[in-house]
Amino acid sequence: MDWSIQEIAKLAGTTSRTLRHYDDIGLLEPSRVAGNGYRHYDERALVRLQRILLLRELGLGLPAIGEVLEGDADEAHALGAHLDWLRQEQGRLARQIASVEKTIEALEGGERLMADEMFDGFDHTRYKEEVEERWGKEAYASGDRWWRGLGEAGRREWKARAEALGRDWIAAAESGVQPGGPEGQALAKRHVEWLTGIPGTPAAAPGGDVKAYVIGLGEMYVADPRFGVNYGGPHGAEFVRDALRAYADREL
Amino acid sequence: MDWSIQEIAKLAGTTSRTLRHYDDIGLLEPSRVAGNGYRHYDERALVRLQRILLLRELGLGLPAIGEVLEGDADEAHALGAHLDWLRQEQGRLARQIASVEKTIEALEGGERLMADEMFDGFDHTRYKEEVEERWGKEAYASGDRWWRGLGEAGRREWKARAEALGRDWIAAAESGVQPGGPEGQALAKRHVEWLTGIPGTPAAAPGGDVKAYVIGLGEMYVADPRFGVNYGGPHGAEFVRDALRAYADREL
DNA sequence: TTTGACCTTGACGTTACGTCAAGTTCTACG
DNA sequence: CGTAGAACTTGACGTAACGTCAAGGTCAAA
Repeated sequence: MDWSIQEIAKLAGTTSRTLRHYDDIGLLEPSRVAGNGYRHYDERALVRLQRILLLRELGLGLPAIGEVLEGDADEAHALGAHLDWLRQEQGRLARQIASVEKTIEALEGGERLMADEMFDGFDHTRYKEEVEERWGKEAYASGDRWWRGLGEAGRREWKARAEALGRDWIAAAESGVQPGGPEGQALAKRHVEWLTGIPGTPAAAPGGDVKAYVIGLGEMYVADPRFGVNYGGPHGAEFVRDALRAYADREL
Repeated sequence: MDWSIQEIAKLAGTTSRTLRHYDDIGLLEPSRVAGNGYRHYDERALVRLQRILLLRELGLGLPAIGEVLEGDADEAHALGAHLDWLRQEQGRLARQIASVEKTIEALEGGERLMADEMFDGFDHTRYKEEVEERWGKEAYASGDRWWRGLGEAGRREWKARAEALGRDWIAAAESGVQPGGPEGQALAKRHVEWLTGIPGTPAAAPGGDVKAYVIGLGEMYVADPRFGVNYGGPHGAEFVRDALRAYADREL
């Protein structure tokens, strides 16, 4: 078999430009170059190309792919190293998302970024930390007393409500409706009302930042797999997050 | 005040090269250029630079930053759009991580990717589709797929591990031992190991930001009553938080 | 022989600068 | 006053992996 550059590109699902590039950098040379300069490829080249594209889809860089294919590097080892990098990137993104959300909240709260008066000697990283500390510290003051005060029956009932909510969330997520639609919003309302009954949470604080708290909760549901389990898997958690965010934006 | 390019670079925590670049693209011009061509900056320029660097830290591109600073774009809106993109990226990374993990598992199970022998003789296009089915992005297109990919048994086992952990946490919290003691620390270790097996969570990053993530998780357990229920009430959540913090401080 | 499809080799653009390179200017010191 | 060294300047290349023209050669069918 002997394919032209376009033929093999179509076979492998890529472009001829990519193949020329791989030739340029020595990653994949044509099996034969005709007198007129045309590139031709055979089955061996196709197999190699398939492996290249597979590894590339996994996010490996072309030099790394080259090493693997030349046998200089162990495939599993290369992928493992790549995995570390992917995870680091994910962590970085998660932190950026948190920062951006907090910044947007601050902006919506009327604060301006970097007011001109505070410029000299002002350190942004401290600003970030300040915002971050607001979560954990205030969150919990008298919750334990409230919980004990519920009594055995009260605790059971509260748990039952939580479970009912969870079931309804799962049903809604699986039914394919939109988080922003009436079903999702009704659930979000129930969810917030349920939360608001608890002293010690920011949601219950009079004048507290309910909106920010609710939105933050949604992010938590997605970030932590423990929630995903309760909401029927990652998709369920995303549904809850989106519904809560829509509700917070509209009603809070 | 009138700073040289190096002085203002140090003040803002960047480099003179960056400042020249911002000048080149018109993002930040010096307040004054002396007869000898030297750039000089005043307070207004410093404030603008601070805002540029802040927005840049949030991941905005320089053109977008320019629009925000010129008033052509709303700050919150720009950040909101950026947030969407960050979330997409996170999803993409999560899927890649899942794919790479699956691939490594397959490799360790003795399967070779695209073994050369299996190719000769039959239709390559069919072969390619098969490969894509097995390893391609479609196979694990979302975090949801990961969940479903566990299978019924896998999901049950997963839940069982979560519940067992919860029971042991409750028992430990009620027994009155210290979160920093051996029982608490052993549980924290189990907890982290359990989390580390989950693709898509920052906790899965080895050596990266595991520590910050684990500590953050602990705060979440306390902040959200939904967790409190699973851990036997607010006191249980506090116990988990303290144990995780101690563990993170010591071991991570 | 013409036409149109396919092929070739450059070369620039993409992001946000880092990193030389070569030349000019300022400051301090003997 | 001469000079060394620090600071400044303007280019210009490199980065990852090609996409996208541009200009021109080749081939098969009509």
